[in-house]
Amino acid sequence: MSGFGPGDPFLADCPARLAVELIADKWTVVVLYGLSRGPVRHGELIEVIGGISRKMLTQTLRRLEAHGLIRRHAYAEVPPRVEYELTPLGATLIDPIHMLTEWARANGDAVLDALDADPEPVAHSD
Amino acid sequence: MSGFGPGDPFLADCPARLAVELIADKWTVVVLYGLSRGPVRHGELIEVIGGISRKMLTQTLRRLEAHGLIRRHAYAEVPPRVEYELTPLGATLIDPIHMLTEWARANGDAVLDALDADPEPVAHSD
DNA sequence: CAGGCTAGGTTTCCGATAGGAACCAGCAGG
DNA sequence: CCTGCTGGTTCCTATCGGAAACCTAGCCTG
Repeated sequence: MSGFGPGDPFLADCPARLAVELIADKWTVVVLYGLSRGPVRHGELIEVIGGISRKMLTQTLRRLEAHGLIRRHAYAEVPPRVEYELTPLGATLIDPIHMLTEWARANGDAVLDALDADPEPVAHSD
Repeated sequence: MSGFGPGDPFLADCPARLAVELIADKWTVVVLYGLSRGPVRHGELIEVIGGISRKMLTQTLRRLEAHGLIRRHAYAEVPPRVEYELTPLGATLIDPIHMLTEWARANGDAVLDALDADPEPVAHSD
């Protein structure tokens, strides 16, 4: 019995599935985590998140803004200053996100161990 | 104060970051959710997960297997039968995953509402 | 006043990836 | 002999990701 009824984040047409796909993204989780402590500037995110390009950061922030998870504050100063912060809706995500990051902190090494314990390069020839 | 020290899933070189990127993927979350109730066959996953192709499913399953989160059982029958199940390590993920899916179930509509409430097509001309 | 600096963002280009469709293996049944 | 079932792979293309260069707009320096 599979028993996954409608409303489960499985059926492609339900909003929950779209929401999962919104956040289940390489950068989304990390960016939201970065905003979980309060307003952060664009440049700060670039620094603290190692490896993200300006393009992807902007793109990710725009997507989150469009979905109502974060808010953008552009100050009319020179040089420009732009801060991002979680909306109340976005704030409801920090618990799930923190569970993920805690899991990663606790099990990251185990995952890496498994990786080089099974370096069998996909030989499922059965 | 940013205060994100090393060990946070931010610095690109730490295992936690790799672990986050492993699961923060469009299909990974959904597939793991599908396995959270016990062994499931390849074909069942295809059905219950709307929209995934066989290729992406196989690819995702192989990656999870290589990282020690799931185990593969191929029965030498005809027609072939292959079941996937969570390893103990993978089982530690179901709590975080369920928090995500619960969040999605609860807030999916709010996210969609925000989307068509702000159809401003990125006019940040400042 | 020319030129540099700042910070956020966009554009361009190219390699990597996702994803659908078609194909394959291997045996049972009509 | 031909078809179907199931898991998987190959081929091909549309899309995406990432690096680097460029842009805006004012202030600061020489």
